[in-house]
Amino acid sequence: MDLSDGLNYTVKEPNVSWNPEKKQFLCCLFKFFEKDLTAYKAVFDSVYEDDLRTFGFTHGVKESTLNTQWHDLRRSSHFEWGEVHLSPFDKDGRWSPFIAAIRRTLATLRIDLPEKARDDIDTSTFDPTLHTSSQPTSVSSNHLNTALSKYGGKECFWCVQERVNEEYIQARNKPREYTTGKGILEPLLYRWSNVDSQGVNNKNLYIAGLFVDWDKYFSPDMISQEKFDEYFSNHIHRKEVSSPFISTFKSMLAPVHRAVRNQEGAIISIIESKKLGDLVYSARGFCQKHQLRIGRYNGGGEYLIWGKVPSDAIICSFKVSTLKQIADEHDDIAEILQLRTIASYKHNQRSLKDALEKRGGYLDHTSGTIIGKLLSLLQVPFEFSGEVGIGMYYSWRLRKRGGPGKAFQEGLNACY
DNA sequence: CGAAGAGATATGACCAGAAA
DNA sequence: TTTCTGGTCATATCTCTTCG
Repeated sequence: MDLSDGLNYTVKEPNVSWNPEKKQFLCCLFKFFEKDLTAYKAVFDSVYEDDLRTFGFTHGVKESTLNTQWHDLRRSSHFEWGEVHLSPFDKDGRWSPFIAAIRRTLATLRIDLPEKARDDIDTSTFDPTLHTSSQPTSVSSNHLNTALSKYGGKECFWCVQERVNEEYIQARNKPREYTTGKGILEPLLYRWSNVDSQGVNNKNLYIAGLFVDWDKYFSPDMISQEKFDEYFSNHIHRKEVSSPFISTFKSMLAPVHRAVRNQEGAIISIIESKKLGDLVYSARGFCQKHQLRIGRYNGGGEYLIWGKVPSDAIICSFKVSTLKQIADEHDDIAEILQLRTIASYKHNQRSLKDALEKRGGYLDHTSGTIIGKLLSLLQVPFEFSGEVGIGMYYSWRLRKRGGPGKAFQEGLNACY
C-alpha cells in the first residue's frame, strides 16, 4: 500500500467551527460585498487564520465550503442569517465592525472587491418558524429559558415553542401597521433632544434607548405585532422604559417649542426621511388604529423611527442656544421666530399658533429673505432650504392664508 | 438521592450530483 | 457556470438506567 496515497484517504480536511461570530461575518460578506468566492475565501482565511490553524487547516477553507455554509444557513433559516440579512442595509450600523475588518483585510491583501450599494439578497425564503438558533432570540429567550429551567419537561418545551412560533408567524404574515408608506411620508422630519433624552443623541447620530448597546439590535420583523404595539404605546405614553423608537416631528415648530422650554443642551436635527427606509411609523396612524387619545394628543405630526438615525440621514443639527444667539443678534429673525412667545406656551397647540399669527403677516419676499438668512446661519444645506423654509412658512404662520409664493423662494435663495 | 454511563435523538458541517 | 438539494458522518445534547 502506498503510504502517501493512504494518507490522502484517511486524513480528512478538518471542519470549520462555525460559531455565531463566523456566521455573522460570512453573512456580512454576502450582504455588503459583491459576490466573489475567491475574494471571500481570502478575507475569511486571513481574518480567522489563527482559529483555522488551531483546527488543523493548512490552506484555509474551500470556497465551496463557504458557499455551502451560507446557503445552509439560509436554507435552515438560521438565526444568524436572519440577524444579518433582515437587518437594515446600513454600513454604519450594527455590522460596521465586520465591514471595517473586511475592508482592512481587503486593503492588506490588495484585493479589489466592490461593495454593494444596496441589498440584493432575497430574504423571502427565510422562515422564522423554522429558524434554528445557536442563541435564543432576544425577544423570546426569557420565556424560553425560564419555562425550560422551571419545568424542564418536553411537553412544556413544545408548548413554549408553539407560542414562540406563533409570534413569528404573526410577525411575518401581518404587514406591519402604521407604516407611512411611500409618498405619504414627509420628506423631512425634525428631532429635538437634550441631555435628558434616552439613547444616543449626537449631532450626527441618533440611537434609540433600547439599542444603546447596538449588539442587542433586533429589527421589527423579529417581533410580534403585539410586542411592537406595546413598545409603540409605551413610547407615546412617554413611559420611563427603554424604547426602540426615536421621536421625530413633521414640523420644525414642535421640536423648537420643546427645545426652548427644555433648553439644557437641547439639539434640533433635520432628518431626510427617505434615507430611513421603511422603519418610520406614523403615531397618528397608531392612534387611529387603536382609537387612542392621550389627553389631547392624537399622534398628529409625530413619527417614530425604529432603532437609529444614521448619520447620512441627518441633514444638519444645531443647538437651541445657537438659534437663540442668532435671534439675539438679528432683530428681524427674532421678530419672525418669536422664541419668547413660543416658550411662554406650555403646549404646542392652537393657542400658540394663534399667538404667532398675531404678529401679523409678511410680504413673501421679506419673510423669504429673513428665513433664508436664518437657514444659512444655521448651515442648512442649500438643497434643503426650500423644503425647510416652506415648512417654517406654514408653522410660523407667516401669512394668514395660502402658501408661499414665488417671491418667498426668491427671497430664500437670495441669502445663499 | 445524585453521579456516571449507555443509548437515542438532534444538530451541524460538508459533499456530490442534479437542476437551473 | 452557479445554486439547490438529498444524504452522510461526526458530534452535541437529551433521556433513561444503573449503581454507589
